[in-house]
Amino acid sequence: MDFATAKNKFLQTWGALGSQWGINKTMAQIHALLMVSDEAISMEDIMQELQISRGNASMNLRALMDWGIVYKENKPGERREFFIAEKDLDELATKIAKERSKREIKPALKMLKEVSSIQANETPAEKHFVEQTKKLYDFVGRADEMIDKVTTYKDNWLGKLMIKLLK
Amino acid sequence: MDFATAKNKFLQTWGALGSQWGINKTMAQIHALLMVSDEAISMEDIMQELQISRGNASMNLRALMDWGIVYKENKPGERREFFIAEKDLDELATKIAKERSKREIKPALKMLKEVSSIQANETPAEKHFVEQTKKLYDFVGRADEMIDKVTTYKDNWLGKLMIKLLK
DNA sequence: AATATATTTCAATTATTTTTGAAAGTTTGA
DNA sequence: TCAAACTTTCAAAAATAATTGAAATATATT
Repeated sequence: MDFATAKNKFLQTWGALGSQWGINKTMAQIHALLMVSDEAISMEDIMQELQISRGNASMNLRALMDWGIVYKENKPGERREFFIAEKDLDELATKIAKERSKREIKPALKMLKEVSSIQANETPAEKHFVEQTKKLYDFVGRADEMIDKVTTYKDNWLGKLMIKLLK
Repeated sequence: MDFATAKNKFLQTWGALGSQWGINKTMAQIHALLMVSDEAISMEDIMQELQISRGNASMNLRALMDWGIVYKENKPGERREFFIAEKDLDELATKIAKERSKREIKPALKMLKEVSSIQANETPAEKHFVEQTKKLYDFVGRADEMIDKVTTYKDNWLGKLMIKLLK
């Protein structure tokens, strides 16, 4: 397999994988492209390489920067902007985990707390509902705490965690 | 908040959450409904409660059974089928993790192995591509191993893991 | 200040995914 | 074997999400 084919395969597969996890294809692909690029890339080049429109590129680059996993880089003497990706994978995973926690898990916890706090009268259906949503609240809460714990380790938390698990 | 409102809020929020993680709304909602139900439910009742069509209910119930997190239950003397959800949350998380590993992570690893194995000639771009995809392969591989390790613990792995992390 | 270059915004379009509903299929029991 | 009860399938429709492209906005240069 040659370089062009391999790169293309990587970009395609990563885009599809993103979709399966609720991340839009282009966003995943731009990130993937920046990840495997040895230098900062201009918007023009991103559009070119992924065959996407200016608007699409602009919007998804903003989204990636909002996630904190892509940065602007200004080249001296260059008018236009260049982009680079966070390339440290521990850092990347940490940021994604934190954002997903903030955007999705925290609100879910809030809801679970609310609905599990209803005044349950005696019907078995209501009792079971409260019981289950409480359990869910505990479980999700613990999972979220774990994310927090693990991602404040900073350096190579995944490796360190693996070692702990082996003991 | 009364029971009906709480239940509805739970079903709605859970459905939306599912979407954000690449699981279709109805599938997430059916699962949520079964999770908080104290008894097995018929397809008719699911359609009724979630206001969905027969086809939709049938297809998503099959998908949930394929994931191994919903089962059929036959009531004696009843012609139609009833459904129940896996209610143990450790078991649920384990099954979801295993399925996602099998369906998504393993294929991604296969691709990463392929594309990182190209004969890299001397251009910095190619060298960097190989380097990054190799790192990605290692990282994803370790994450996948961790999932495997953690989910074979069986009982209350999340709690046990939390304890380990605190030490 | 005027012009050129670059980026963002967003209504309209296009693509994708989900849902419907009716026909076909299956199972049970009379 | 027939018919009633129930489930699955799948082409068409609807809903949702992503993308385009051109006008508006912003920024730098002369």
